[in-house]
Amino acid sequence: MSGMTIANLAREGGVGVETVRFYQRRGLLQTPDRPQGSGATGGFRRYGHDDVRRLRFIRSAQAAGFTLEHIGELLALDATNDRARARELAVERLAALDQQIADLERARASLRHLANECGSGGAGLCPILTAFDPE
Amino acid sequence: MSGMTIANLAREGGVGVETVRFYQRRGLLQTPDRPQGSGATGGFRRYGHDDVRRLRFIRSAQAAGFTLEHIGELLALDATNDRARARELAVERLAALDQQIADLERARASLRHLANECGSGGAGLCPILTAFDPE
DNA sequence: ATGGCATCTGTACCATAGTACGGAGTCAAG
DNA sequence: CTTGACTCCGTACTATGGTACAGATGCCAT
Repeated sequence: MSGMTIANLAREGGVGVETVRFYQRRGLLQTPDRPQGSGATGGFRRYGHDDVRRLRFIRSAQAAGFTLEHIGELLALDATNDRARARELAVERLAALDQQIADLERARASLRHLANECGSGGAGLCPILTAFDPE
Repeated sequence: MSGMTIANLAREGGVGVETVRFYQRRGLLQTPDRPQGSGATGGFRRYGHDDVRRLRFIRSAQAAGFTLEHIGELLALDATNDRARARELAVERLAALDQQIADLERARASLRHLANECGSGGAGLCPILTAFDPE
């Protein structure tokens, strides 16, 4: 029998089986038909490399800060070839990403300062509450 | 009467009244006693600049990726002066932050690429599904 | 002294992204 | 041909960080 079981798919995508099912319920991954085998209700569903690609895309897009809703839209767009909308989503997220990176970098500077101040020595300051105050 | 009402505090902190109350329930902000005025149950609580500082700290620390739970710990530490633990939390978060910034920057590169490919022109590629694939 | 807004308390609900579980069915190795 | 692991399906529960009431009370201006 060709193709993987859901557990294989999950492993390839670095997620749990329940998460794959969750994505299926959300419409992010298709749910292939159960092959008609011996039993009354059908056998186990089989998945292919395409499903792995989609699953990996979902994980990467999440890392880029897309919500599952937007990811669903992107996956749909991939089929329809609506490049304008795809570009729009990408540019939108890009702006948010730049903002977020800037925020995190500011936070990082503050934290580095805090970690230094609170360094092992006993005497100096350790100004937690003002750690994020503008200098 | 000195001090602000909860609505003032919320405005100073850039959050809603309900959020302030939520932070109080979580123990992140104190809940001052109701002043004994005329009525049977007491008047309106009053807040000071210290509360504003704490509230702003909470928002900044959130932007730095701390959970409310860790923020609670930091606020507690500020009182006890346990610099070792404060430093530990800061350093931990710093590492996570560096990781996260790196992730976001990789995502940004991918998205910039995607936005370019899907640019207004009609002919080229617009490879959504492979946008995050390693080159 | 009364109308209108704000506050207080408690509880309920929301979105996002999963995670767990029970009970039935199926597959494959021994 | 049984046993054990895996699958399927539906539903329920979790964590995080809020947000929204309802009903009673309080404050202040007119």
